[in-house]
Amino acid sequence: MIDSHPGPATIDDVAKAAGVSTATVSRALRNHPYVADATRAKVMEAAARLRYVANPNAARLASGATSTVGLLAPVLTSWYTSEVVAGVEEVFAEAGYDLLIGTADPKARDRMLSGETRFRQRVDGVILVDVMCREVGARQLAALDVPVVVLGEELHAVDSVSVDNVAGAAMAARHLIELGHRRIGVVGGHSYAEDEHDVPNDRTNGFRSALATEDIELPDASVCDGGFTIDGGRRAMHALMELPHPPTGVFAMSDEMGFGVLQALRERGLVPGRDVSVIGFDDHPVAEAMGLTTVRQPVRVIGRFGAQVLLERLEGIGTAHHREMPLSLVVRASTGVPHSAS
Amino acid sequence: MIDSHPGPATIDDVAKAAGVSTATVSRALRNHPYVADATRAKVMEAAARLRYVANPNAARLASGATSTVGLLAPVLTSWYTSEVVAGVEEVFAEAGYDLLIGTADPKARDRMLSGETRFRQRVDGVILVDVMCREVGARQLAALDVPVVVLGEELHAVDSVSVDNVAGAAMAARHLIELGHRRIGVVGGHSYAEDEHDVPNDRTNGFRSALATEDIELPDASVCDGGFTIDGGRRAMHALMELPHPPTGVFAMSDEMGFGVLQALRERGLVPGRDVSVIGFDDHPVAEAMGLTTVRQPVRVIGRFGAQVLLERLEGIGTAHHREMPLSLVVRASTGVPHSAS
DNA sequence: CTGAAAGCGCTTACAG
DNA sequence: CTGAAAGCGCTTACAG
Repeated sequence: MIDSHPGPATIDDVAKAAGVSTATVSRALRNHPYVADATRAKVMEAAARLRYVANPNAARLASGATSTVGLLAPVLTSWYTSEVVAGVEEVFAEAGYDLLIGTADPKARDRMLSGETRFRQRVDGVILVDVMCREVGARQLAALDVPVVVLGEELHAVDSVSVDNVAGAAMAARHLIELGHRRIGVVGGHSYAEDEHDVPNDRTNGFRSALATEDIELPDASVCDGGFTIDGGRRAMHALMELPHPPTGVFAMSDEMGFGVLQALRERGLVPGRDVSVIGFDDHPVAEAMGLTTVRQPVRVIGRFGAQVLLERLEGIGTAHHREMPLSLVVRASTGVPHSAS
Repeated sequence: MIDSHPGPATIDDVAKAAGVSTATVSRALRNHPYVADATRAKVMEAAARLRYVANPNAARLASGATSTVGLLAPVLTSWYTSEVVAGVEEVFAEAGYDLLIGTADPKARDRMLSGETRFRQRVDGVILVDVMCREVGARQLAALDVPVVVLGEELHAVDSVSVDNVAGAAMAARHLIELGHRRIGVVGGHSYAEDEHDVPNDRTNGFRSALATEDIELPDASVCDGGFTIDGGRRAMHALMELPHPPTGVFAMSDEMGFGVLQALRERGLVPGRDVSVIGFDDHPVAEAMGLTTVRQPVRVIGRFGAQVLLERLEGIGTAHHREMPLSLVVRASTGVPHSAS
């Protein structure tokens, strides 16, 4: 038992210590079948004693697998994204995969679609968060040599996980309608393309349709862009309040814009839920403290679920699929019966 | 120019295409000196044409470097941590390093200190965020075979980056004192050990000392644990308001606890800044929307700076050092002159 | 400035 | 069930 050479133990050290070949060590440690129980025990013991861990670079080079997955998102620091990433991380950490994270600026997105990404040769699979690919892009993704899962968009050429934004926005609309609101505004975001599916577009359309059911109009002037930021929401709300007939109820397409909306109300000396009702989207952890009514989406679960889908695909199970995660209404103090109706 | 074999191009393909040896390709592509300009140009051209990228696993195995750094933090999803991680990521992405992220639960922390971490053999360096190591732990870290940078704690055996929590809390105290507050409360967090440095302890002590300068007492009953969560802050604030002489000014040791404090005030029909003044710590993005006065710390910059320190150490520059990042007071609507004084 | 060759530490047919 | 040996795709002394 001479620990002759310096540095961490290698597979050769273990083989020598256990009196077997390196091939057997490799098999025993990775739970291959066809290793005698006694042999396996010897190997495990020696490995433990020498504190052996396989050098991942050598293992990956030899096997061709990277044991790494890549994740791309337009912005990594938003609450939404970090929550998704946390969910993805949980699953892959447990499965023994490393996670490589990158920002999906437009260039990175196009490189991804054409396979020229920096993930090339480095990952076994990819998760795309809110990177609008469209079915066209999805077909390009499907042609890559690694499986891809898209989060936040309904796609069919590759695996995808999303929520029903149309239905979620309709939930918000019905809540305001049921409280008695008729003059209604929206604080939204810029849409990629008016006639296609994306978050702002689906939420606007879902909201508008639900209002239409009750013969309530949503004039274009009552839809303001808040850029999905707090301050954007604040500005948009001020703009809405300057309309000749300001809304009594407002739907903010994200809680963060909703926080800005509440801020604007405070700046105007108005009380949310009494003077103006506000409903957000997400259920951001701060929404509860702000008393913001919202449409809750299970963000962490979306990340976890997406990771599981990719994991299955990495193991060669199943075929491309779309799955939908549930939304729910969370009523808090920021919505109430409008003045005119009370 | 026959692209004979399938799969991505290897260094051999490039060598053949450029009419040089693989050694030369390797040198040319990594900007080694002593490569003739003409040769380098040929190699670059061939590599570009074949869309060659070096297989990182092979490169790492051969060179012994991992080109990866590890980051460990107790909780990955807090705003503070994700902001630090974003800063670290920026720097290392640019420097061509991968970032491996892990949760520093107590076990992981001890494994890290003893070198038994899952980062072993996989990273060239480590960043620890808010993993209280103490000088004892720091000495263990210094003995590891990779450089370590600790964020959030002042240490001397290894590199560290932190803020002056004592001074920051004193800033908060002086602000309340100057407004005229005399009955003051604190919403804090559990301390690791009363007589050592850590965030809650330093902030409590700094706050208390600054009050003492003006002969203002801070009885233990006026310090409530909010566990650094929104809801904890809310509960703690309710408890403070049940005291026989409730405070007119409150210092919350984090903005998130501050949000809970504001929530509690709203639940009691009290107006922040008028009925009770509240000051937080961090400058969380929502703090502005909530009108929360706070002590700002440059979180993203802390991450970026810590990464740079590690980068220098990886290049063998400099010696262990502690650096302090600046704090500043941001006054908003949640603090004002107390009733009694107005 | 450049090349031939060894070696990094594993995995995996292949043969037994 | 086990071993000898080739090979994964690079990097890096060493020699020239």
